[in-house]
Amino acid sequence: MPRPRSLTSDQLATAALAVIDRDGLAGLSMRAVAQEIGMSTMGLYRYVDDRGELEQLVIDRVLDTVDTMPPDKGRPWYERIEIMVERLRHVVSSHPWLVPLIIAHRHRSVAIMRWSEPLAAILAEAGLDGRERVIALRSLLAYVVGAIQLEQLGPLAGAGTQVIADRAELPYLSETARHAHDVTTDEEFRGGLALLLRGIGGSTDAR
Amino acid sequence: MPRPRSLTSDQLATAALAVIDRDGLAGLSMRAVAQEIGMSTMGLYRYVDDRGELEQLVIDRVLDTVDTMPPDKGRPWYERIEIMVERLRHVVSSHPWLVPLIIAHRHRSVAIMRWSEPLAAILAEAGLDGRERVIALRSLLAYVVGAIQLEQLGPLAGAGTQVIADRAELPYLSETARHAHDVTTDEEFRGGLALLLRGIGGSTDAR
DNA sequence: ACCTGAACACCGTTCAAGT
DNA sequence: ACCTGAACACCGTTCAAGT
Repeated sequence: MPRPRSLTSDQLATAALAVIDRDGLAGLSMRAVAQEIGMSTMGLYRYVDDRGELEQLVIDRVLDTVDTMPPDKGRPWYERIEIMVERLRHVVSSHPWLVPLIIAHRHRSVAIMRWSEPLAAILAEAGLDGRERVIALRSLLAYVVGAIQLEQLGPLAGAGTQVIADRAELPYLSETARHAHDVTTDEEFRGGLALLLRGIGGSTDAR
Repeated sequence: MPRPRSLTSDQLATAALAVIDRDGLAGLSMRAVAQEIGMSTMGLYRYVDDRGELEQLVIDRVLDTVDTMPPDKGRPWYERIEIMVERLRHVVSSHPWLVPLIIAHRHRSVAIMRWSEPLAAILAEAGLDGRERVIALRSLLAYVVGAIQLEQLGPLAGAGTQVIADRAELPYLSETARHAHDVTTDEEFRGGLALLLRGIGGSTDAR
């Protein structure tokens, strides 16, 4: 007579997230998650094939909280894209320790697909044809993925910027670094996005 | 009487690269590198403080091969930026297994700073002021970092794109995915970069 | 079917010792 | 000063066994 499963995937993801919140990504291990749940380590393998699948559960659980509702159609297309992008950024930024996991498992995440759907729709509406839409969508994804990492791993306001500012043998770069304090994290992210959106808009008459 | 050091940092980096080329990034360990060199594992700790420092040696060794010579000033600024960006992409793409390491250690790499110097100079020449230059430079870096990862981890021509194309509940996204085969890897990368550069150009009169 | 515990083959790193 | 080997505190995962 089969015993009922004592766990759901969601409980597993919640336990893993609790471990990460307490001990950081480095603290995530099959043993730690098992202990968090109060089960033997090997018991986890009833629910996931391997550690990678556990990681996927965690990032899906987080990315599922991103609002995928299409923004109000009364707004211009580029504002609507900005809204969608900021929603993703907000969720990722509130779990900075997960950034490496999200990057690694992003392309297997259904949540990211659902988030991308309104983006594709908005780009179509803006007048981009199939080819242009592929390039615009991928470049937006590239920018978002890269910018979030820059923000988390090498922030403009961090120590690295000061190091660069002091490098006399790199005059242009260090001069630029000295202007970094004029730009907030938000201004940096939105400023770069605005540049990309302006470029995208230039290829349509919907600008 | 002190014995002379038997190793240079460069030999260490070369050995680590040999391990990675043979067994992948997962095969990289202090023990494996020590064996490659023919030294005890702990001997490595005469040369690096920890594994992270070994990784930094490897990525510096690779990124040092990027050509940082400023491109011919006769060309328009956006073409010169494209040349610089393609040089970095070419080097990184020829060591795809290193991509996660490069991402993680990028902000500590002197080679990346030297590569960024001509970029900052070109942007200044294009007429961008300090604030604009900060945002343009960071957005270029974000795009490059993100796009290289997309290219390596979730290529447009890969299986993931077909999965998306078959998702009927995401009509716009799957319709867009069906146009993916019209776009080569190079066209995708350069297309996105061109969009960003057009956006940057729009904020100057040098366009 | 669900869960456990021992065991295997690994890690990075500390520490005491050898030349 | 340079290098070694044993040991410590971890990993993910396989496998045989228990209920």
